[in-house]
Amino acid sequence: MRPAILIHGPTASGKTSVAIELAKTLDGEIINADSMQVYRDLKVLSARPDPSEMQDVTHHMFGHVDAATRYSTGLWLEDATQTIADVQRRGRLPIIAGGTGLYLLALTEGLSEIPPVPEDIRADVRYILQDQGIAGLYARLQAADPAMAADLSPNDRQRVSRAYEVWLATGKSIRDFQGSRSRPVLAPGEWLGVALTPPRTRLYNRIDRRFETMMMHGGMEEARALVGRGLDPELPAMKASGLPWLAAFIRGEMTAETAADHAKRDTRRYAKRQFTWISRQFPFWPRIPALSDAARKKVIFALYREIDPG
RNA sequence: GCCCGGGUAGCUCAGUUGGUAGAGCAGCGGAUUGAAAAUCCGCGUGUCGGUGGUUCGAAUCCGCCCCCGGGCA
Repeated sequence: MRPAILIHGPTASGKTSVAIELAKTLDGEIINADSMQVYRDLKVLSARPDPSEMQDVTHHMFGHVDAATRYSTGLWLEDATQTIADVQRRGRLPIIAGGTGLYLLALTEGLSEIPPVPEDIRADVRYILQDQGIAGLYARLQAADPAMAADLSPNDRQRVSRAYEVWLATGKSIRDFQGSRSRPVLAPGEWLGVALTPPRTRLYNRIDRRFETMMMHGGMEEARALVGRGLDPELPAMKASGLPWLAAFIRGEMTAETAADHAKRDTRRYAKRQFTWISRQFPFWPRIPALSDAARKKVIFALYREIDPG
């Protein structure tokens, strides 16, 4: 079986077009590894590939989730596992592309096997957080699971919430689960990972320009439609870069220009965190600083032939 | 050409009676196990326009020069 290809890189680095180029010549199909491009309601704002740019290449897991769903790394891994198996069964090459480093890490290193936390418990924890603030929630975690609490920042709403809900659901510390990981879906030797790493200044410029393009191609209308659904602003889909600012503009709380500036800034910061992720979490993935699709494709082909001469 | 005002961090600016400078924003570094485009932790990054002088000591005072606004001609 041919090794799968994993393409990572910061937002706006051009993962989509590289993936399509590779898929065309390697007889591949593209699987999404981006936490926002999964949402049906976010097409323009997540820069999801348009059918016109897909060039007859099969794409999986794009826009297949409703914005009201609390999608997660675990759900993504389930979907991806099944999709990869399906693509391989048909003798085609899985090309997994996306900016969500945690998803790719889960795929190649496995995830701890933690039982699903019932939705009513998750809702309870969200309520405690809202009602008593992070200090109140953290105090409860300290009482329940002092060792884990000590490892977390008392301000880290997300991890404190997660640790507490796992404790409530299982009666055990999340640390007990995190000591081991499931067998990875893609074992060493079964995949090639590459990271697109364009010069940062170029990328930041591209991010700024891309936001303007989104606005010209229905980005604001998309935001309006999503805001119009009246969903919980704490849902993952509602936290897409820039969306909270566009929502504030729609509610009349700020000018379009301010909203745009903040949206671009948030996206630049996100790209910066992705650079950090690549350098610290994927230290051995080959870097591809080249900017043109042709040059990138050439480099990736050369790397691929090293592990799969056929 | 003359008269004002201003040149300090990437940007906007603060800087007491001279003691080699600090805020906001931007940015940078880091963490990352089912919300990850999330969440959290940390960091001033500087020929104070240039040059000469006064002084133990100059972003602060003086001379000359350069640049940017505004006004008068």
